[in-house]
Amino acid sequence: MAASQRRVPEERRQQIIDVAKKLFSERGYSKTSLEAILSQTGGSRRDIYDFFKDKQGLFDAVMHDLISTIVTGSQVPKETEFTDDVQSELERMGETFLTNMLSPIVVTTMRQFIAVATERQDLGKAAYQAGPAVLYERFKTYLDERVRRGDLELQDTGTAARMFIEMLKGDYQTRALMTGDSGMTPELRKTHVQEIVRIFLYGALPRS
Amino acid sequence: MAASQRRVPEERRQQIIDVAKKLFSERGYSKTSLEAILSQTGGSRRDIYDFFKDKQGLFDAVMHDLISTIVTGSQVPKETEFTDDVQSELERMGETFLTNMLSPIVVTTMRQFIAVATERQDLGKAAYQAGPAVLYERFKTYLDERVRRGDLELQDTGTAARMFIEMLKGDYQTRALMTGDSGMTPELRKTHVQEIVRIFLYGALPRS
DNA sequence: CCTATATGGTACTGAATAGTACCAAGTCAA
DNA sequence: TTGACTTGGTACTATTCAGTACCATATAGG
Repeated sequence: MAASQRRVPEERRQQIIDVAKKLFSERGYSKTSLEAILSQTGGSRRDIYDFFKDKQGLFDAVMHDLISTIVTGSQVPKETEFTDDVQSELERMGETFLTNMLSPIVVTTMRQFIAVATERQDLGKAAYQAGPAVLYERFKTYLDERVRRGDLELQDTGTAARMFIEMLKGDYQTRALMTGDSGMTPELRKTHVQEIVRIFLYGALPRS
Repeated sequence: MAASQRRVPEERRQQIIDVAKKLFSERGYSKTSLEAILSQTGGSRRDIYDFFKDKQGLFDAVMHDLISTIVTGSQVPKETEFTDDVQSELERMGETFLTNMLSPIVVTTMRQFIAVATERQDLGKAAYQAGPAVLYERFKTYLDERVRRGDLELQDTGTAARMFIEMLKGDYQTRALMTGDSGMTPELRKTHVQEIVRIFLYGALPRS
């Protein structure tokens, strides 16, 4: 009764999403024609309309796919080793954070959400919840544990987490978003992170 | 010989730019037809083509107009009173910074530049130079003077200026850009700024 | 009043493209 | 093999809109 599928629909669907994702981010929504997408996926125009209803629906699917990508590959180290060397730990996490935040994929993704934020606040909100909000929360959890262990003294770990991350970003993210070049280099990143950690600890370490 | 102008061309030009600026920011470039612009300015299509060559030229003119707006109304207090109360001074400046950075006009403008950054890095670079870069520089100058007077001890005023401003922004700007709502309230702003200034000074004040 | 110039307004054209219809070819079950 | 269904591919339609041409009107100078 149920017609057997000649192809796995999920594969096809995902392939369209992947190509569309690439083209939307390169050229923008309006400048990406369905022709352009189909020329890379092969297949018929009807695939798009069957799967996504219309172009707007495809766009939605792409954006939601991006959101789940953010969540899945989530830029935040979930586990840390809790060594005795808090400073090195923070530096390592800081480098990871910063590298991820300035990576082309993250920058491009953020740009997309910001670009459509006026018209689609729902997408922006979902992306913020899946991205930055998770980042803050995870780091806060880490700080909470450190405080519990007595390695750090912080009155408000939530605020401290945000400060640390914001200082870490510095203006590099803004530059990346606006100019396409964060101006970051591996060497610069290393010294920058060290400086931030120093400042952060200088205020956060228990006076001894 | 020189034909007298029935209207001042500059006025007309600026009027078109203003209307286009509004519509571009509301609907985006592609979704704004020249019809829509002309229906608000009156006059002929030819005005646009005479002044700006084509739609792309109009867009460029709008973006450059935005850049000079940023510079002119520049969000940074140029003069400060240099009272004895550094803390209050920083708090006042901080509130001004933050209010401006989260104002609809600034958020919308940043969005526009970020949205086109992929294709028009030149615009993004110019906007960054006219906006954030100036902000950092002005605040650095202020800190330099404070250090010279011995009110603050800072090894690197440039870094300190960026940190202060970044901490000030917190994630409010990101939220504003992505979700359209920074979540900021006057009360929250006041306590937030106070907290930031406290942290900043706690690390920057000379030990006495 | 009359001519030249500038400008408001409109009509037209050509190109791009979203969305639909349809056909042809391939695949699976019986 | 056959028939039902699926899918690749193309042709077509309708709409939007940038860019151009043109007409009509108004103003200034003589």
